[in-house]
Amino acid sequence: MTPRRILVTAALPYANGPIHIGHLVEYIQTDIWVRFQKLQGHRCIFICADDTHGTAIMIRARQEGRTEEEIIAESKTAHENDFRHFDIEFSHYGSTNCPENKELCDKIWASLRQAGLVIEEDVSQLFDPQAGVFLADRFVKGTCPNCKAPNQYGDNCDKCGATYTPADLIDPVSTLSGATPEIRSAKHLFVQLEPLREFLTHWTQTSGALQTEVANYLKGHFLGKELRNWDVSRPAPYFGFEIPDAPGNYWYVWFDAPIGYVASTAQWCKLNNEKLDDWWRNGETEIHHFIGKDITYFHTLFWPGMLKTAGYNLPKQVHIHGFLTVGGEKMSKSKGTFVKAATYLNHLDPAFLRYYYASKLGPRLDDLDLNLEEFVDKVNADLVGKVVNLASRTAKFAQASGLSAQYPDDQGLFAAGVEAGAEIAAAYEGGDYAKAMRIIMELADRANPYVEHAQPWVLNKDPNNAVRLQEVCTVALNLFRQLAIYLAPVLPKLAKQCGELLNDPITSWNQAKQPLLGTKVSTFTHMMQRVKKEDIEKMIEESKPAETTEPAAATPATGSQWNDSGEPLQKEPLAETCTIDDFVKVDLRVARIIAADEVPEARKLLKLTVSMGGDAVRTVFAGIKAAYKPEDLVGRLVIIVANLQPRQMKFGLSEGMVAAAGEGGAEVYLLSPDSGAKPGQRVH
RNA sequence: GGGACCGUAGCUCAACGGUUAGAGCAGGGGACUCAUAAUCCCUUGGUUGCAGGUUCGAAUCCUGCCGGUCCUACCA
Repeated sequence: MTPRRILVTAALPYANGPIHIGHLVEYIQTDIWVRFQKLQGHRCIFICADDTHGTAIMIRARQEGRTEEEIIAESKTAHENDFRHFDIEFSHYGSTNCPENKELCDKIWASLRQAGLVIEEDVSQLFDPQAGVFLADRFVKGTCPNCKAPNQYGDNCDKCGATYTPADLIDPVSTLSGATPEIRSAKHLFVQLEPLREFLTHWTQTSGALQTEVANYLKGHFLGKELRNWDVSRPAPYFGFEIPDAPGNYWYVWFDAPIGYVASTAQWCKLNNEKLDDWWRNGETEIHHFIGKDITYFHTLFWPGMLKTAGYNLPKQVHIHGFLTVGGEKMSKSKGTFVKAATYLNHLDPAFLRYYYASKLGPRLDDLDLNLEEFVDKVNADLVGKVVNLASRTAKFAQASGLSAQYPDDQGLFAAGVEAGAEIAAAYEGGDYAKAMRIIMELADRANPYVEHAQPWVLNKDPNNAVRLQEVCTVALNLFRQLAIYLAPVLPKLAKQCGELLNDPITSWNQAKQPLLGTKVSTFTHMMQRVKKEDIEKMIEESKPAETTEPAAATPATGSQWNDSGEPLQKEPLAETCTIDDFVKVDLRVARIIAADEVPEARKLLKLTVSMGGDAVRTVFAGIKAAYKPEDLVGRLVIIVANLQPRQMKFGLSEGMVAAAGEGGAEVYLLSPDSGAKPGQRVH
């Protein structure tokens, strides 16, 4: 077999936040694939970097009174630490904010220019005169032009789902300064994709680089109509690279981020005396990108378009995975399921997460669910109970004798393991780790009964059985070693421990084909600790935001005692000052929910019938379906905006609005008056 | 509304159109005491979502329905 030359990337994590267990799905998945390729004897490098540019970093730097460089340096260190602790082993971990990246951006840009793909257009954008910056959609809030819901972001309304541009917002407010933004027109540079349609259609549909569902998705949603031009520039100020032939303009972060793959490779090349062109401009090299489904279109349309135009290798494959859910739900900070890598490490062995993810990952882009009970069962039963147990129960009997010089009869167990090797390898190669784990555990399930029937502990009692005892242990330990080799991409530590135990390091997949003979056996020490349910609970507890824990009843309230996070206010700054006259325009009333019904066709809505006393009964649709069950609502008092203009909705007329706090989705908290309030009373 | 995928034991998942639909975990019974309350043996558990169709033969292929997930659009 000729060794392949493979360059693998995982998506570049943004330098504005910590690594969490959702990110880790991707990095673990990718690391497993890379380790597998290396074990196969292929030349395989794993390239990644921090993604550093963009508005968010710039804003944060301002808020914290630091430079962007300080923030991204800090972030890079933290990310690299997290990855290292999870045994994610990059060949090189760079940063998009490096000279190599700037240089490559220049070159690729020049190619795009030369191909005539770059055009200029004026774009009207909201500008914050106080902060002196153009505002990305998420930094503008205002009233939805469609449904009049207040406090909506600049791109779409999470009350009504309408999409619009920030300029459409009524009474827009900059979330940076609170100032009223003004519309300013600025020149933007666009890359035309339409001229690349034929190439992109061909590449996405026939190259085999994409999962079929992805190819279908692109065909249906993008390639079926005219491809829109891609806005790749942002006017100053912007943290990024200035565009050489358009001073005062910077490349949009998504332009230079994927180029960071190449730049980081360039850095690796310098450190390792390699040529960049061997890796990015050589048909022999396979490029594999691992990404999440949220960034599909950057990697399957823009990126190949850029590579093609600039004369670089196209990806051989883009491996796209789904999102992580925990217990079947989106990760949630308040539920403590938004677990940071560093928090996980305080409580659990990273090997467990690697194995658990491996056991759930398939080649599709389905979401992956982390079920905490299943996590405990799987890790304890499979890894500790089956695999490690093989060594744990036999190693000490073989310490004196070492392994036999000849491999004894084992009823074909080792040979069966050899045979399964090809199928396991194919599963790893195809990204079907779940299948690989299944086959490996089937092998493990056959190994323990062998030990049981051979009864080494009985043999050990009579010195006359020494030879037989050595044989039994030789079989058991070789079966263990075979499993450790097959699991090595997932559990590199276990492979290392196995190598130490049997005094022969695991370096190649092919080692699984021949039994290890005649080596010494070291003293056995535990290779993994069982997971305790309490560890998980503690981890979840630590992941919950420090907030209103039940105050001790007797202690007087002081401002600092509750330790409430400043995050909600930061996320949604105060609106502009309003006068008492403004306020009295809004008629808030106490109302009783007298009926609550599902609206089957609606995803978010419940239909509430509320009474303000007497005959004053209203129908109100409220986007609280994910947070409340209808039966729990009937009878309770709420606060409604009673004089809101009625709104015709698909499901009926909504005659008001129920007041609630929270981020939306399942995080919605209805307001209630204290007891004593009566339906119909106004809130002053 | 459009699209993709899925529905198999309590749970997680297997099963080239071909014996009696199988594993692991969980449950029940027993055994062992080398091993981290680990392990081994036996065992309960299924109208393969429902209804049709194609076929000598369907979990598998086709159609419809029901239910779920994701994407996309719309609606407040």
